[in-house]
Amino acid sequence: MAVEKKLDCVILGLLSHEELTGYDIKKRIDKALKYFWGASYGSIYPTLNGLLNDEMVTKMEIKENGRNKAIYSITEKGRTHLKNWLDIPVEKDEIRYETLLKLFFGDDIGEKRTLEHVKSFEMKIRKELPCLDDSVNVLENAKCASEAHKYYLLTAMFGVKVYNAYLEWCMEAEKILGNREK
Amino acid sequence: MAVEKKLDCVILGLLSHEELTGYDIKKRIDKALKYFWGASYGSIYPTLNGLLNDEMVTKMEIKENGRNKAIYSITEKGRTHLKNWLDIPVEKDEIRYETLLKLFFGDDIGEKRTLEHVKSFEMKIRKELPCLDDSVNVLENAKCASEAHKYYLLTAMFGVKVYNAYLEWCMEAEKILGNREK
DNA sequence: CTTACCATGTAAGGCGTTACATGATTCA
DNA sequence: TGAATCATGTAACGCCTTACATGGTAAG
Repeated sequence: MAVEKKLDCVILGLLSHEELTGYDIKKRIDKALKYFWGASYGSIYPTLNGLLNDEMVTKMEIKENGRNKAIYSITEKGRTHLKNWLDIPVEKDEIRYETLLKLFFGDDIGEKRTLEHVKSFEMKIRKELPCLDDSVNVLENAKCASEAHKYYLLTAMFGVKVYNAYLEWCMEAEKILGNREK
Repeated sequence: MAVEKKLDCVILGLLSHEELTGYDIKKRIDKALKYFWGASYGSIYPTLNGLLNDEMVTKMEIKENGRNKAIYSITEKGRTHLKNWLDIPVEKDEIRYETLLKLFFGDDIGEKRTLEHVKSFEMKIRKELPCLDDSVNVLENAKCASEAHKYYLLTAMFGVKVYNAYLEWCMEAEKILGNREK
């Protein structure tokens, strides 16, 4: 209880706006949070059970189109827990760039191979950037939006900013690594 | 063996340039890699034992100034392992920004508190940026440097680029969150 | 003399991933 | 009819952090 489990808070945060199934939660995370957070089913379902046990959420089992669903809702206790966590300072941001690790030791494989790592990083970013740009556009033009939109916009803007910085760095790195293509 | 344990490779990477104690390894990580990787003693020492067991490193116990030290060196097998890992494509970069999480759910605590989270993020970055700038300067001016310097420079440049993007974003976010200070 | 740093390690426990297992529905 | 998507979960296992435990040296 002392140290806050992050996934608890992510799920409570999502449930604070709408009722969701475990499956929906995964989708929300993969869509809106993917640029700074991730989670697998193997962690989501057990976490939901834990939250249910702690009475942070309630579970409603229904049958829809012949499919069994478990819809979760946040309780008052859950809202309190979420707010408490939101209120305390950030403990730690964690980044682990395997790409950078391979770059750091690049001397051991040479420029050519290192350049390929940079290129593949670049491609990944270029592929994801349009989605982020879209998010920003959608959120900026949603006039009638709820207050919460403002905060979604902030995180999307962060993604755009950082991804563009990545790309700028890629260009410089490729120059230094003697890229002769294009 | 199939999936490569990253810390194995980090340690082998560091040992590929110089002999080090576990304590030194921690220092190297905290200094040069801290912007994109971290490790604690609780993971370093057991990992070193594992590497010793797999004959990736050798251990030499000496007494220096009355202090017991264990100095590790990389073996040929270790070098091969490292190169193999460096050679394969990056599996996954992992980022987990707790700050962004708190931002995303900012609606639940309001603009003022959210703004404080952004400010504290900004401060942390501003405090670390000068070290990164220094690294870049030192590495750029090290004319007689080894080939490896080029790769260290690339990672330091990455840090500078990204940290500056963070700061730009902070400025925008603070404006949106109605910062009235200064 | 006491604080900081050097130096090594273990134990408990948390958190999370991957792979597996199952089964229904929708759409082409 | 087969692939994709909806939907829920478990089990094994890996990796890491924190806290604990210990003890020496250097510097003020």
